[in-house]
Amino acid sequence: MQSEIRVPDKVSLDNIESRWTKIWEEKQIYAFDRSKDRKDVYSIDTPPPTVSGELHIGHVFSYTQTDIMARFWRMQGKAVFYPMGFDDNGLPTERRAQQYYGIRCEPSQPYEANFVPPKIAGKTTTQAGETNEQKTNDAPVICSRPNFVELCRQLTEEDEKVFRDLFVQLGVSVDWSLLYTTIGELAQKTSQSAFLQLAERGHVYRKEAPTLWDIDFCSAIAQAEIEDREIKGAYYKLNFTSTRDNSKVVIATTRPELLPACVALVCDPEDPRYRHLIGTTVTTPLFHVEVPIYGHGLADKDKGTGIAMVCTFGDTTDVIWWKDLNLPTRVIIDKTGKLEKIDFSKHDFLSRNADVANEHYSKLAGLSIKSAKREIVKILEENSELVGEIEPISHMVKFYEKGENPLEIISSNQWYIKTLEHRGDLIEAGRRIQWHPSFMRMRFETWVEGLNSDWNISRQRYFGVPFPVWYKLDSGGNPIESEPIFADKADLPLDPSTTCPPGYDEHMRNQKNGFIADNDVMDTWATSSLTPQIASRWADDSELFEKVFPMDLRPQAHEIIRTWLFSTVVRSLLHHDNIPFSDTAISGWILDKDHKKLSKSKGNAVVPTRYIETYGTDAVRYWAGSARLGTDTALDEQQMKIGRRLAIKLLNAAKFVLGRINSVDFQDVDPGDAIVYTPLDVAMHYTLANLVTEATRAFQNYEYAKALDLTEKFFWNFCDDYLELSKLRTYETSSSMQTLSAIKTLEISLYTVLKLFAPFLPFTTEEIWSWSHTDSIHTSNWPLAEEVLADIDYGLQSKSNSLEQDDPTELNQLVPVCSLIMEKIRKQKSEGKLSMKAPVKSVVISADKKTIELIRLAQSDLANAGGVNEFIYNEASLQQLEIDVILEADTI
RNA sequence: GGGCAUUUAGCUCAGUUGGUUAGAGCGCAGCCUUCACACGGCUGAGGUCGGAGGUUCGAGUCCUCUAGUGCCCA
Repeated sequence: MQSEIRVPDKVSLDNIESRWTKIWEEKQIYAFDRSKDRKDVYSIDTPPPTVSGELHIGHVFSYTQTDIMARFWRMQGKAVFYPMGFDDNGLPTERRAQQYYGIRCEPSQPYEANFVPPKIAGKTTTQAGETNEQKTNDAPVICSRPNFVELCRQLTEEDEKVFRDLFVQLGVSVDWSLLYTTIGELAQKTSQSAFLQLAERGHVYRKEAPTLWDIDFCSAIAQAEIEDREIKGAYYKLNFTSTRDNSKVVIATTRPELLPACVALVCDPEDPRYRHLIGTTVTTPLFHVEVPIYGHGLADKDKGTGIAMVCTFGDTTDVIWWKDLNLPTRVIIDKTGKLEKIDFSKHDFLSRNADVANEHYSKLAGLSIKSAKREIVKILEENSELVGEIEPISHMVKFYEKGENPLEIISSNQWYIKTLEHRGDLIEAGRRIQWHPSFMRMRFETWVEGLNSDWNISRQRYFGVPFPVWYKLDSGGNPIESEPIFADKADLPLDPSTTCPPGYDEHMRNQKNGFIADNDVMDTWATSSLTPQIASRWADDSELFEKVFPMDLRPQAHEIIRTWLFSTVVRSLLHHDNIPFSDTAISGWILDKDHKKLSKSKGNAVVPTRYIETYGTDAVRYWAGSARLGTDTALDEQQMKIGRRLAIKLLNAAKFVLGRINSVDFQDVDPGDAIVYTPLDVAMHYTLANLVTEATRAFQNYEYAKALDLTEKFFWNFCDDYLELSKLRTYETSSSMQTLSAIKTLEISLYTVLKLFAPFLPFTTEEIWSWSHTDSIHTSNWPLAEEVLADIDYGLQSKSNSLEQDDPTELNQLVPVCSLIMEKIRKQKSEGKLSMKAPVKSVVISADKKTIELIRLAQSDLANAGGVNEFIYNEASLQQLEIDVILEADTI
């Protein structure tokens, strides 16, 4: 809504962030309008940031990019569904709470109503709960699971405030009423009911199987959370003894501590060195357990000595051998990574010399894996069972991405979502999604093709969404895992440790013939994979769900394609037989000046608010908006300075233009009359319309950085040339048609450019817009090329000019030609070390007839802007335009 | 080991379907205190596009090989 123009005397970027965020909040301009039809909705599946993590400049970068697109679609007239979520469930929060409060969770402990943690933010607390500066290194205090969860929730609330403040300060145009958290009730209800639906449909199963296991977190880990790390290790060569002829068989292993868990040896069936041993047995050194030798294609004859020991379980290959060869299970490592007690005189571990075996093993039982390795090497050496030198190597070992010790493989009961059998459908779904940039789809496909196990979704942790499941206990009090009791959907969300299964009483809990709760929680990705369903309230608002699902856009970083994007596609496929979003925008990373990834551990991470405070939000947004999707970008303060300069330039140009509009009275003119008719002004409109077309197309193709670049180039040329060319005309008598034409052109150019910049520089553009409008620029309409051209009446001029035709496209060279002439004039003055005001005696132009005619159309503006006395034209059939500028000073 | 991406001025990056003397900003140098802008403006000097070969009338832009860098997967 246009209003009286009021331009401040002194324009400034100071404090515009706080002023406008407040007004936007009050006026609710980013509120989602659910009355719109589906086709008029643009929905965004915002990534919920991990709030227990560090606030990172990367957040600023990628969330700004999404916001830029959101603002574009809003101005396109879409009802933008733009929620924010906070990912607070899971391990990162647990870890942070442990450190922050100095606690450790022990599920067997009872709840303590007035529990005061020993620390708050690392400082010790008094009995009254006040903090004390004195630091302590005391061991963590043990607390119950409900106390632990309570403290985790308290902490995430504080963390979320910090994140929210940053996003508000950044001008991210989310509708905060749509906020969800991954530990919140809605997320729990959605995750649990989705789990039950998968169970109904047979897409999940529970199974005891060897699972990748983190010994520090005491939890199973999924394939997607694993990374390979190269670590130093060594080959130890061990002597096995043939039971046939007492000959020695030497195997090489990196894990001698697993020798007690050895169940077989394997070699390449074609290997002439060992082929004859297949089918025979050997005894293990120290423990004298008899194990068979098998041939198997996966045995690598070039690795070590070419024959390997199979242990349950040393690595994933062991699992394959164990499965393929139907080997027995000898478990020696417990869930915390310590060696269990074992008796070599009994069943599984039966030794030919149990006393000796037990004596050796007594030195190992109870040790950690690392200590056990040192110890067993010592014993092997003492008993001369270590052959040759220890050969140091470095090799790839699987780690939990957040873990510090190599993963072990431990057999346990877990819930799995079937993914392997859907591989083809998943790839097909990936192809139905539009990827920006498109090559990122490859990451998804290689990941799906490389899947080797179903998705393990249960974690032996505390702060997460519980499974809505119990198990019957048999007469011996043992859980019957094969017969889970599922909760009633109407009762969700629930915690099975405090809620009874249907048909049971609380007193039957943990009793023989009673029931026991499933104590695990869901993998955090099992919840995050449902962000489209959570945000759109699939669980309780089907009308909203229909309106926003599948989402239009999933923005995210590329390193979580295999986790978040993949798992979201899995869930959407299994629950809705559909893709979860039509487009995905993959943002790049922030790198430091040396092109290293920014991270806290490398010490090069930076607090983002510092940049916002130094350069202003719009300047920081400008930096983020200049980076294309999928491209890693250097953290460049210089780029922010440029953004700030652009914002200031906009303020000043606007101040001038609005000042000129104020100086004339458009009431004198019939609004129905087209008043843009001067050739230069008409040409300017065509250039502007072209900009609108190209910038819009770029936005539609998710190339916002290109739109910014185009707009910025236009704006700078507009200021350098058109503003100067038309300036004198705008100072002429107010009712002159020529003056009105120029001012109208300035006005349309300004408002158009403002709108094109609005997604990038929401604060600056809103500030300027408010000088002449009562509504927000962010809810105004995106400019249309036709609209830009609507006020033109070129016929008015063409009747009196010398161009033969009325065709205004003849003019499309006028703006660049004028720019060229202005440039030459400025150059001449600059080289003559003169002020830009210095008069020019003459400008001599040699060109073809048509170009000369074109230039004549803008001659008076050129004369005005350049201070030119006369133009001299030399008509020639030149390929190129030649311009000579002769200064008054030259003649002296 | 397989794959994806990237390599353009000192730096950070644009270069659309191959087409006239390769663009921008920063930095650097010089000039200008101009009535929108000194939290500024203008002007200028810098690249032959990682390397080699090929297709073509014509390639930074397509093809092959090769080197460096980053990432994904095994």
